[in-house]
Amino acid sequence: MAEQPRGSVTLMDVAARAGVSLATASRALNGSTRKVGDDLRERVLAAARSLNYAANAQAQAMARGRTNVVGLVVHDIADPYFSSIAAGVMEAAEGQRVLVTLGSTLRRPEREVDYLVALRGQRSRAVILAGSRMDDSPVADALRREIDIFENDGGNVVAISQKQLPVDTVVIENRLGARDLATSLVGLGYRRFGVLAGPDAVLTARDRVHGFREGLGRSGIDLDPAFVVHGAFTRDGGHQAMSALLGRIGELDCVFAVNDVMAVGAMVAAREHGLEIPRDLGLAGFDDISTLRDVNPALTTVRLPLEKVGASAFELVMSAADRTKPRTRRIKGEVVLRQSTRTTAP
Amino acid sequence: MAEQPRGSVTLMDVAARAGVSLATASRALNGSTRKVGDDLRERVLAAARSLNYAANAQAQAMARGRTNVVGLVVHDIADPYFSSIAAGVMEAAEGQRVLVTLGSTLRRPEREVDYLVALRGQRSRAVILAGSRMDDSPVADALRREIDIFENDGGNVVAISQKQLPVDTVVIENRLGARDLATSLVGLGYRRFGVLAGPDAVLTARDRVHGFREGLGRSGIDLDPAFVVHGAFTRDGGHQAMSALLGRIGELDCVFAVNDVMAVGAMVAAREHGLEIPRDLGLAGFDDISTLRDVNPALTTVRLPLEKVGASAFELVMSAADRTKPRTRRIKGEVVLRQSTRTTAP
DNA sequence: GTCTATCGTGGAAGCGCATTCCTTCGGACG
DNA sequence: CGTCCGAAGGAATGCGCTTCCACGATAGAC
Repeated sequence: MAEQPRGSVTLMDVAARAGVSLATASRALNGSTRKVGDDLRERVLAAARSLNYAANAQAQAMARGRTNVVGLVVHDIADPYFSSIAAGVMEAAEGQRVLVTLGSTLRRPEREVDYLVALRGQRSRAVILAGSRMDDSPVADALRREIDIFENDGGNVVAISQKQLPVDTVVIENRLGARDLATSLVGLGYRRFGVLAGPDAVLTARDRVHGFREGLGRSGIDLDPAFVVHGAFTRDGGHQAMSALLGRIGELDCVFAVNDVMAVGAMVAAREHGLEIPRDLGLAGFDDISTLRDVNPALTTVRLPLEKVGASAFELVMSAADRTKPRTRRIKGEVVLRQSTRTTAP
Repeated sequence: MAEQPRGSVTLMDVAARAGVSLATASRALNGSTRKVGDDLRERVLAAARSLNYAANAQAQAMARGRTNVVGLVVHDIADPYFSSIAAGVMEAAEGQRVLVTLGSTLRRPEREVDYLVALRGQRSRAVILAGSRMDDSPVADALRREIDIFENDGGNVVAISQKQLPVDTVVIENRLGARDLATSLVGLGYRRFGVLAGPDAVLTARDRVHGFREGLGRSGIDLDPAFVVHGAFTRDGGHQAMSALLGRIGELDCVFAVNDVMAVGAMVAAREHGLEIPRDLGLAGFDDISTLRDVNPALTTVRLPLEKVGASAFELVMSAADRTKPRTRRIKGEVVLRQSTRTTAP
């Protein structure tokens, strides 16, 4: 039966056991342009199996000059937004003989550059950069520079939701989604809006605010800047931003939080303040995070097919890129009206 | 300034530019036992910088005979349980010059074996296996066998929450936690319990049911098997299981779902059925998933420090293992009483 | 019958690096 | 002033694999 050699089994061991040359063993195991006689191939495969041979991927990478590693860099893998994207990437990678290396920057943009360097060291064939870029210039410049180098080394780079990078991009239509949401909310009869915006430096957050304002504008409604409160892109950020708004809540009939996580924080803050949603106030989020679908009242939001975003990014990154003109894949959100907004005009 | 060479820069390029030998360049960049004169070192570092040199990790791995890759295999990265663990791992890995390769098995145990083989091919120095083992024998045997081979190759393996594997393990005290929860619930005055159990093959689920039954037993309460309903370990599984129980819900005053996700599904099912929680029925979960903390009413549950679980696993896997006797790190949960159970006896 | 394609196989080079073994040089000591 | 020793630099080897090239054999063309 299978033996248990100490240390790794090499191709030489397999070749020796099969009584063939290194070249033949290699060809038999990995198939190549050259054919190998059936008998020899069988012998090699049998030898490999009985020795539990697993080709040294490092050595293969060296010899071939390319790897089967793809990097995925997210802000925070614990955030359902990113973990959903990651799931999409993993699913798309399935069966492609590709290994995904994960980077989690904990929202520190400079870590992104570090990961890019590390992945270049790994000679990753591609990298997916998920997460909205902060427009912090020095870091952004460093990132752009490192992306350049990475691409020069022959790697593909795909960004998710950040049009300002000169690479293939999966664009999430934040602006459009927010605009549609605004239109829908106005359609429900809401008129006086507050917005819980994320950090101003996060482009995704900014786009959603812009889109929302645009949508309102089309209906002839002005968004009073005094009712736009910034906060962290998190549950607690939403809670705090909502709390800040609570003093003048009487002047509002609906609040839009730029993502679901913030919306949930806001919902709690509202409840703590004795407000009942949607009776006293409408509330809407963005993303349609599945884990959050069962909060009560259910959140009106914009559904984003995040797994599809991840899958698209993966496909993009695995297909040959034409550096001269970055490709773009647009992914739209869809307004989902639920109980956190009333269903008819009052 | 920095130039942009086409293709990868090699150590030879750096050495040439610095006017030193390969050996010196290597020693200057990676520091070794041998010293390098200050002037030469400076020259080498400058050359590396100006060429944007990033050492080829594959080549280093070959030459050194070891890599800095660690594998993390989870059931489903989109599941907050696993993404929290992953976050813990990533955080612990931070600054350790280690790259984490992610595997997501989509709950197909045989994929776990595949990942293990792939990671062995990468010569990963270690692998973390997160997720409860199904006790599906043929697959379990294959896994055990592959783990053996992996360890024979010199890799460390750490399992999370599955005592039955002969490797270092981070044990989550599911049984104990469930027991404590049962005790607490009885303390609140509940007497007639139903359980939404997960798939019987998932050990984590099974342990929690056992523990819960034990806890009840200590209070002299019997858990009627008729009130233990099995379902998928998901939100929908919880919804279905709860629905199945609804027919005889009058005989119950509290339901324990073996994880939070199921509990949330159950909550929705109960609500749909016109039940108000906790007035008509108490409900408790397990895990204390942070994304789920704001459901209404807030879930009584057992808090698990999942990030710490991930971090512990990483520490374990990075420290030398003594194969003769697997180490164990136990992590306890803590009962958290919230609004989904009433606060006093009726 | 010889001469040229074709195919299966083996030999060997080389991927980029760490590291061992030599060589050289300078200084300290007798 | 000669010898010895340590320290610093360089040449060369090998990690495990792919692949180019060479070679012998077989088959087809003339």
